[in-house]
Amino acid sequence: MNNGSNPSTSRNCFTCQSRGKTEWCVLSDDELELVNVGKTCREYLPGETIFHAGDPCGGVHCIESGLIGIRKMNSGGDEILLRLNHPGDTMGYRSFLAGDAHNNSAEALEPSVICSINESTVRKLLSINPSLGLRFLKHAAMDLNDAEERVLNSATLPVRARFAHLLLVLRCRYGVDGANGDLTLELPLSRQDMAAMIGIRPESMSRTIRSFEEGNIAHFSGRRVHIPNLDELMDELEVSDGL
Amino acid sequence: MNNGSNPSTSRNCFTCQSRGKTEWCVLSDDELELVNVGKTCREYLPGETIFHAGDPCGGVHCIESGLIGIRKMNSGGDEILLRLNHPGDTMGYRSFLAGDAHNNSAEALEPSVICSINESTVRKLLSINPSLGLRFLKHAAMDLNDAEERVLNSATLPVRARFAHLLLVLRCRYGVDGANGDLTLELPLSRQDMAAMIGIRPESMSRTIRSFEEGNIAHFSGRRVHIPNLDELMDELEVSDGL
DNA sequence: CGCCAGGTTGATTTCGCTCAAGCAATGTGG
DNA sequence: CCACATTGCTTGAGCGAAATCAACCTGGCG
Repeated sequence: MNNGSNPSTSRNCFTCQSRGKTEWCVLSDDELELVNVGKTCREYLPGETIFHAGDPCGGVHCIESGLIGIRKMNSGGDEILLRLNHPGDTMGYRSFLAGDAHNNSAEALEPSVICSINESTVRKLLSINPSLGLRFLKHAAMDLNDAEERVLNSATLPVRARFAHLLLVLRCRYGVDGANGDLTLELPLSRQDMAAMIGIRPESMSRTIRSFEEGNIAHFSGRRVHIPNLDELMDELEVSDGL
Repeated sequence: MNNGSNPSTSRNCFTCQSRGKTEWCVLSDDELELVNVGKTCREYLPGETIFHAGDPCGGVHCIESGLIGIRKMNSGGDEILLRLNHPGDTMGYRSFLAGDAHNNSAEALEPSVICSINESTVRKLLSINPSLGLRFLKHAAMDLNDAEERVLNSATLPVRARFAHLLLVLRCRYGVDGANGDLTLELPLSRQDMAAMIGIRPESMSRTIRSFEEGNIAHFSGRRVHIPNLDELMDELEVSDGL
């Protein structure tokens, strides 16, 4: 279980490649040194859990590298994938600030290095550098936008549109635009996880993929996707409504 | 259109009955005076719009009294009701902080008095009193929790469970618990708006209500609801799954 | 009075789920 | 190295919940 662990000393915030992208970039050198000594780091293999829903929230977690999926489960055991978190993202700040236990669980989807910053360090930083709080506020505002968008989409859009939407979101980070309006992307997710992202069953995911193949909208081979005409994918976004 | 407007001078933050419940309660008297002079107030009648999605966001809006519905529409014209906002709630802070136009629209559901605080005043306050930002952060964190919960629920729960959930949420503010585990509530929403809250069509709302009537779970007459046995309503929350 | 918006009801359709089976790739233990 | 389980994915058949389409009813209001 602990085979992936790594001594904390091997990671340094000052040389962290993700530093520029984090909320922590507003910190002075002195403040960053606080983070540096107050953190512990660990590597997680795909499938390993960083925290579970219900776990006490003893600080925040910063992703140095890898890919993390944030999952949420209801009382019936159904699970969805709320979002993906990438290097530079800080996880668990919301539960931390609310003083709650974790509401969601976080699982490594790729080999990942996570730095955990303990509670007292974060509290101290928030009090001495107010702009850190504002950065988190901005981040929360963006997450909230996303979440509201998804409430709307999952309530009003059919599966095809939601899937097209997902592909277009993944495009930003995992897509390579071709010369003639085509697009290639290398999915970071399994089929089941894509299904969990748009709130459907794996079987429905399969069928939707097949339907996209048959409509010549996208071609899937393993985790590689080729979209011959981006416009046609865009057409799937809106439910055709004769207005 | 302007028949509900009221001179700004008639409203005073220091005597505002909602003051204790707002994010602004962390302000000193001097700071509150800034709000007092930097705000304009107006009364809105039911159906009137405070702001539309896409409108430039020139500050934040604080509810002194009444009830506001936050709506979001997709490109196909389908609309959902994201949440209700009550006296003391501040609206539009998210778009304000992100520097975006409004993402959602806000509509009065009851006669309401809204105080609008202009951009420069809010910026000044955020810079001189960091705890104001933290209050907003906490609020955003709670909204985010709600939104994520709703993503999960609308993806995994059937309509009956979502409606039961809605009734239980409304219970906090509009319900009166009876002596024998029963409950009476006075809905603040029309049927259509309840439908919009759980992302279904009005027809489905009607049928769900009738089904609750037939199952003796709740009795509806106009906007008054009587729930004879709260436990039976609770049973609807979870999808019965033989685990 | 006639109009209209909100609400209810019925008939029908459709989309996505459930249940079940099968298949390919991978791993494991004898 | 083979026999066997496991896991992720796909496919098919049938079902059921909610949407759609259409009609109608009600109360409020010009």
